[in-house]
Amino acid sequence: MRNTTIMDIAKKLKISASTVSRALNNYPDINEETKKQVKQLAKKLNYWPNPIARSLKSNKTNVIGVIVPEIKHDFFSSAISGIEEVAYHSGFTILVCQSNESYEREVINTNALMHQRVAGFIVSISQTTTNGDHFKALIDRKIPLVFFDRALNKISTPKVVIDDAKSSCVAVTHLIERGHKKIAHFTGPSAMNICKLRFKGYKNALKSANLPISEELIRYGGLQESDGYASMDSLLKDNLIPDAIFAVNDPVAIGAFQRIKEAGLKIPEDIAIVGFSNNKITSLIEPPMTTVNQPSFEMGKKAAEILIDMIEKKIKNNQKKTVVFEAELIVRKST
Amino acid sequence: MRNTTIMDIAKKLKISASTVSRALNNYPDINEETKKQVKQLAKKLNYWPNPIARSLKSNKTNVIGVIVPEIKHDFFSSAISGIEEVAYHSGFTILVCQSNESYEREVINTNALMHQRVAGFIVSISQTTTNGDHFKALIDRKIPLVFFDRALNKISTPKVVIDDAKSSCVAVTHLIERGHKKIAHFTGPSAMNICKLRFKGYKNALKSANLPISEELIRYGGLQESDGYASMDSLLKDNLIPDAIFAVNDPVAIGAFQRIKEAGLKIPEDIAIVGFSNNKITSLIEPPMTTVNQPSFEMGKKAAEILIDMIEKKIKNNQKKTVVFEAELIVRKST
DNA sequence: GACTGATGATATTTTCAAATATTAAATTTT
DNA sequence: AAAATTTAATATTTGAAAATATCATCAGTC
Repeated sequence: MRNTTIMDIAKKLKISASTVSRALNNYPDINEETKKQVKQLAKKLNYWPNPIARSLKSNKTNVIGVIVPEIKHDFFSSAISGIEEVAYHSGFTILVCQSNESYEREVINTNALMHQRVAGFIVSISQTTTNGDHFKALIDRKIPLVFFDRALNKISTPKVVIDDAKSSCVAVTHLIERGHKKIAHFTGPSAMNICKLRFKGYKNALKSANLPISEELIRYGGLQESDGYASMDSLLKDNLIPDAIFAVNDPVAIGAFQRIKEAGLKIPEDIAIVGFSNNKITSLIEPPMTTVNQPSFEMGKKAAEILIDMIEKKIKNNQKKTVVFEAELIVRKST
Repeated sequence: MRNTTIMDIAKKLKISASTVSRALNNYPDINEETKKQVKQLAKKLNYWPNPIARSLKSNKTNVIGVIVPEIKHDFFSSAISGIEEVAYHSGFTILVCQSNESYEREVINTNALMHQRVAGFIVSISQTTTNGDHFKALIDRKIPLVFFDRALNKISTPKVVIDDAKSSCVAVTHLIERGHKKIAHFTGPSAMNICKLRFKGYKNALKSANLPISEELIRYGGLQESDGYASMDSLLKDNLIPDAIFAVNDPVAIGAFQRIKEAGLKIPEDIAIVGFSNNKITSLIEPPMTTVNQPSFEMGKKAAEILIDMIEKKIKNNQKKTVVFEAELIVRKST
């Protein structure tokens, strides 16, 4: 079964293809009667304009490119849900790629989507990305780009983030208020903005409370569960048992959590722990973990809204606003 | 910055566009020297064929359409991860839509992707889908379609599933072996194949053990956490406390789990519980829950492999094979 | 040596479907 | 009847690829 084209309608009505096109697009220079006939027949033949032909002419599509480190990660899949939700209601579809935390793959994906002429990009960068040339290329070509959560600071484009420094400071201050003094921090790649800012928040909280910042209580690693596990392990090996831990994100906190349990230490009695992101699991483990809630679904929605405004030129490209979402400390039993 | 086209290269080398095209596509009737020149210049100018123009001519794309009920659901996001992984390595990208468990939206998504000329579909149907006309339309148009997990039986196309009846039977038999006799079942929409089959497995296990199937211990609901919570609630209100529960999936089990805890009953001493899907949370709650592991990532990969084989005509369309994955009972402390 | 046929190399035209700019015809107004 | 207006046809554009056309050159034949 072939798809109906503008020509099929034209032939049947013995008029030209352009008249059909103009009738369907409600041009004022087409007779009302002709328009009616065209529209009727189009409906009857189940006509749908070929988006590919349209895209070839206009050099753009109704597709939004989304690149995230890992689709199956709680935070990202729920942000993608939010993006899809908004995109769907604006007539866009989403092309989703994962970088697998690899810079190279992120570049390849960016280029592939660019060549597919996606109307715009929503990106959360990989752990290993520091170079932003592939994003600069998009901006040079005036292709709208919005970062969410993990953004590249030097690229001047709208960003949807949370106030990492502030909410980290709130989280660590909460630990201090609970009476903890020897607070460790497990951070991620120092090139990543969110890591830098959460680290900064940690230091600010300690400073405000006149507590010393001791380098030996800070462990540098990645963003996965295994990294948290390893960091806790190294603290134990160094015989440095903190009375609280602030982890850069939930997976890292969960990893530390497991290692603490394995060591026979009690949470929160021996070591209190705070994560970051409010992954679903944090509320279901024993004890449920204190964490910072990032409204992932809403962040995805907001990023999509901004991008679509940019695509539809409702926002000037040079209006590089950053939307900061409120992150909320959720106090549970691990602190 | 405009994209380089075949014409740009042709003009610079003072040859025709078709020569460039044929040179790049390694046609035998082009002089080696010409080919070399063309390829060099193409590389220098960063030439990339416009996939939209290509698609217009060929009437197909390098895009795979994926429709799932909810992207953020553990099982689906991890299956999508698997699909993307395979697609990426075969040069495909994935367009992801969610039906939000709505039949209408599933139909709209199917049509939208069809009009976008996706090369094929990977679908897990919504809870409310019983009519399969939108899928028949795809098959009529010879567009490859693969179902995974939630399939529509009457549509004759490859399916990637697990043996729901068998693994449910194994799960319930496990409960019986633990000495439980009054085993309740929380099922989902009866029109859904997976629900029917899991229900069947439940009944088979009871029959084999000569246990009665009592209708009052069977609760009908949806597939969400709230449904499990409600089902458990209704059992309690009816004053029917089973000694074990087999839930159609993990969210439903988790919902029941919460209600049981709220009722002050102990797991597994008072009520044992088995879920289905091995969602990540099941291993992290207290007590960790016995469940059936569905290899979601692998199922996604397999579905993508089959689809790509169909797209590339390595499989005849009428070879409607069903791939049944082994699901494995994971015994934890809730039973 | 002129002619035929084959082959090699490249050019031209058409195709895909829609949108749009230009042109032309028909109709109405002055 | 000329000018203005309405309406719709024709031609072009988008980029790549395929079908077809052109034009040498060379081998072989009479």
